[in-house]
Amino acid sequence: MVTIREVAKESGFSSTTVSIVLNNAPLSRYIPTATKKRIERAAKKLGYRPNLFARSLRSKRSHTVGVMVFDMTDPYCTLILRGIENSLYQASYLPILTDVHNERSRFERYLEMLLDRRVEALIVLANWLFVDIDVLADLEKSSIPTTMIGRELQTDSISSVTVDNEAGAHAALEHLHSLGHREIGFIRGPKTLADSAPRWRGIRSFAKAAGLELDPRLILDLPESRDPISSFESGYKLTEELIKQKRPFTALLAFDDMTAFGAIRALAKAGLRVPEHCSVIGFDDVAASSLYTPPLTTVRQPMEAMGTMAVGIAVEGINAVLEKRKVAAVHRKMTPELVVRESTRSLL
Amino acid sequence: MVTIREVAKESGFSSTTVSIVLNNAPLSRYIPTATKKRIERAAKKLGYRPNLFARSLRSKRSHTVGVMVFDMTDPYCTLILRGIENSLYQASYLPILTDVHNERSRFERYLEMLLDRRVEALIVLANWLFVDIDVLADLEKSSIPTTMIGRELQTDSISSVTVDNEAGAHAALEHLHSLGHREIGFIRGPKTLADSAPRWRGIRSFAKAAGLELDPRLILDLPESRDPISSFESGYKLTEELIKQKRPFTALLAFDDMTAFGAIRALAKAGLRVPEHCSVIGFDDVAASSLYTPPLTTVRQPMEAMGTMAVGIAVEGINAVLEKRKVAAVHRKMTPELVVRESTRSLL
DNA sequence: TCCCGAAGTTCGATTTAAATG
DNA sequence: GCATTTAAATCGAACTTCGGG
Repeated sequence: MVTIREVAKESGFSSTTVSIVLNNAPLSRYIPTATKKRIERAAKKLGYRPNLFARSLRSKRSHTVGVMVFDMTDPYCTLILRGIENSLYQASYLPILTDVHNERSRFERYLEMLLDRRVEALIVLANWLFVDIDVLADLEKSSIPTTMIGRELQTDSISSVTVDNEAGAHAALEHLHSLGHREIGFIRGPKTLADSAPRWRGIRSFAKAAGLELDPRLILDLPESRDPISSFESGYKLTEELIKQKRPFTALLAFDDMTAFGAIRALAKAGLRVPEHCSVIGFDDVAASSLYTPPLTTVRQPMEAMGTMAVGIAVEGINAVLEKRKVAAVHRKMTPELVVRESTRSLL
Repeated sequence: MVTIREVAKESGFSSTTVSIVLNNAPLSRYIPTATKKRIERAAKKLGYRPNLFARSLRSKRSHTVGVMVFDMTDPYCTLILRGIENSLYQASYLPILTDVHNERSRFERYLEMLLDRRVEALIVLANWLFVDIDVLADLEKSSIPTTMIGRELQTDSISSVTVDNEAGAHAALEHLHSLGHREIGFIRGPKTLADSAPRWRGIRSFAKAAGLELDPRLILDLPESRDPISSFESGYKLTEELIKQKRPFTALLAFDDMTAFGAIRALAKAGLRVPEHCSVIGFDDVAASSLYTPPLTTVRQPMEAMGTMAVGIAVEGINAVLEKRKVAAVHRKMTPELVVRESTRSLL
């Protein structure tokens, strides 16, 4: 590897001057163009690339951001990761990606590894995460800018990016209602999952405003589970139960897309076609939703934008610590969007 | 941040001794247990964590592996990435994840960034990559152990992990044939995609062996495109054409799962149910396949295992350069597995 | 005082060579 | 020579200080 000293020798200047020129440091104002040219030529000729270890040792900067995902195989992650990657690229940071597998020990080990590497910020993709106050505590004392995607929090040391679950669920029910559906089944999220409550609030608020009765016998809850695919299986089972009950319903509002897929499968098994016999709506707009047969009507989380937003907050946080500014945590709630496809139909 | 010198002061020994003890270096054999104890206690008391920049500067090691994906949103990636992440974790390496977006300039920039950071190995996930000999050249001259997943290559400086496409396609057709299907539609991969040819070979070889005639009018090709989702759309369109032709077929062998999803949609649109009116088989076993309605019969690539395998090769490569051994590139071809679900049915 | 450039120190850990009893 | 410990050199870049014109 060629060092700055070799460039110095080759160009005939000292390594100081080389450093100043190549970094375009403030002092380089004074250095004549001829000198700069010679140095740059020498650097290029030798194929000089600064040693980032040395640079980081001195500058205490890693130009790296730690990304922690709770479960990569959750389809919800993909687009968010894409958004993160893309924005980080633009800002010239590189991501170290870690997948916590929903395990606390793994979380701790990874957090330690990332901190040891002096990542300049942390972005945590808390998908399908069940309340765990300790994790937050660990994060808070890490003392680097941290942004959490997917969980609303009240801390003011950790920023967050979430969807407006309430508005989304509200819109979903409104859609079904506007199509003429009155007897609607609901599969709610697991009680301990952070998203569950606000979504249900959105549903109740619309129902109340529209004077719609919610039949408690048509309301089922997803069981708690650490595995995102389980919401597919549970969606399947709960829908089977719903059908067995023989209480008529013309539409089903599922907690998320995976649940909706499970529901559609159960419906199909029972000889019920979607949307002819029953409309189904999901939440998230996972990649598979538009590919499904029928294409799934759902409430889209602006996932790529959420990733981008998280990076924006992270970079702002990094700049703040560089300039020794204090910044308060930011809490952004993104607006979801109803995507009408073919799994819902009008009764009118 | 607490440094080794502070630990030295606290424990009453020199930083040399502290370093030796904490790293369990060879010389630590001579150091009495009492000394070790005191040093370890001091380190723990102060919460000492070695500065990895300094350590890397000396040791020239980063304990980091660069992972380059050509398109993260391709569902094919997810499980492979999971396999990579998991194995890297076990080996105490951290991945830097980059997504090249199928753009050559982005590839080059990222490669440079990774090399600057002295990643100790490179794993390239060449999904949906169209031949580009220059990329290979760039990789070859990088002089760090490189493993490519998803592309068979003949180079002996770059290792590779691929599926046995030929065997997989062979098995797919065999499955259809064993179910009694004789009039079969085929949607082949784009001509320029590396996987296309071997899969077709597998099909022809089975057809020949079984004495099955392939009707050229039922054989269509996916157009070239940089976008993996396009295979869904093309699958849809080509299947429409197939249907319009009015040549009867009882089964459809799609290039991959995405194509199969598109085909199923087109079939449904035309009022043809899967598998009642037409069986469909895919390739890959993407996450969505088991969730689909109907669940898709397909040929599974052992994706997680492929990720694991790639990391194994990478780590072996790293160890080789550490010990100044020469290792030849390794080329592993993994065996795919037929997964029979409900999108195919027997005619017998 | 302004411009240009160099010598020397620093970042924090590892390692070599060497000094003790 | 052996067990035990350490001073000093090193890794490569960046910054502080200083000197000459």
